[in-house]
Amino acid sequence: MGLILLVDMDSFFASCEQLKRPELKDKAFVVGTGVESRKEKSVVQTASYAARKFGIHSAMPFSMALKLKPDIIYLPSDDKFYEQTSEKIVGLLKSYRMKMEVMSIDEMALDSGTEDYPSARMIAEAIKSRISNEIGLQCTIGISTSVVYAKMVCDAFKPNRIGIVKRAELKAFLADKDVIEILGVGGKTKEKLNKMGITKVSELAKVPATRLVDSFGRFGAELSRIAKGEDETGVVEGAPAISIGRETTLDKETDDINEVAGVMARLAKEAIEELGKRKLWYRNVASKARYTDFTLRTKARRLSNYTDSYETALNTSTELLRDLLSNGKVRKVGIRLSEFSRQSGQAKL
DNA sequence: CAATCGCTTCACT
DNA sequence: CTAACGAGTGAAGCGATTG
Repeated sequence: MGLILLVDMDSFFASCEQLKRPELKDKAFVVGTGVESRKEKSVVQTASYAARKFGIHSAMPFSMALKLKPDIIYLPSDDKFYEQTSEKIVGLLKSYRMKMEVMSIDEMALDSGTEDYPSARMIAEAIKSRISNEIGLQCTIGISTSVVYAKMVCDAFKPNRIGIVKRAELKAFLADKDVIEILGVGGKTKEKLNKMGITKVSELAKVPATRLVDSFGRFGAELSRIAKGEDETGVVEGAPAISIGRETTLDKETDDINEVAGVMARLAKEAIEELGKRKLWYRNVASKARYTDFTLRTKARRLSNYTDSYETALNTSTELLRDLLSNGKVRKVGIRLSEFSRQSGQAKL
């Protein structure tokens, strides 16, 4: 494994919108989930940099963004366009013929194949200028000895820069970081660590690995390695999907299966389309419901055979949802397909 | 008692 | 000042069940 380059697009969705509408440049706006008419019930997916100055950020309810900046511009998410743009970027990166992992719609990890820092920097500079010239977007590239560290370097250098942290500098780089900055550590894990008296990565490094394994299982061992600068997570090419799902919030809360039939049909159709793109068959269908009190429940069924049938997906998910609706009114419904087989028949996972 | 099932929790964006 | 605000996608974790 060579040095890892982690390419992360800067405020990707917002920047895509600026590509479509250059007049948005320097404007404070957000790209939110859901259509314009339902923006009060939506969440910020990406805030433009001008909007971030007001404290607006991803995952923030749009209602709160409005309080921070009453004249903030709202744009509904144009997923198709972001997807197309992402594919262009992936295509551009593929031309470098390095091992690549598409981590998400706006994030790709590359194995440079070289241990030489100046060489890695030159590659990163070339990539960065090509993305700028050919796509018209800015990105940040983090370079380090593993995917996890490259990601953390990328975050530290955002936006619009190339950051390098060499093996010898890793300890110092990690030491003063808060544990929340570790890839895979979210709010819950941070709280648990804090209760153990651990706030900084340097403190995490001093805790015996066995203690972390006791509290966090497999992830505990990984946490320990990361904290000590010993992580060696490499680029995994083309990791297969484990599940494909679609969900949406309803216009009106209901416990009537007939009122959500149309919505389920659309979700099932979209999920099956995605499945078809990846040439997969499924054997498990799950339905999901978020109730008015915000509790979440799912119900799943395994089929006797692999299939790519839309009707089976719709009929099964509707049946499962009917069950979920007997518990009360719901605000959101979803479908998820899993347990895949490549194309037809009996092939094992 | 390990594998599997059905479901919940967690981490991102 | 704390609680409330609250979309969508995906993987991992976990307790109960089972062969």
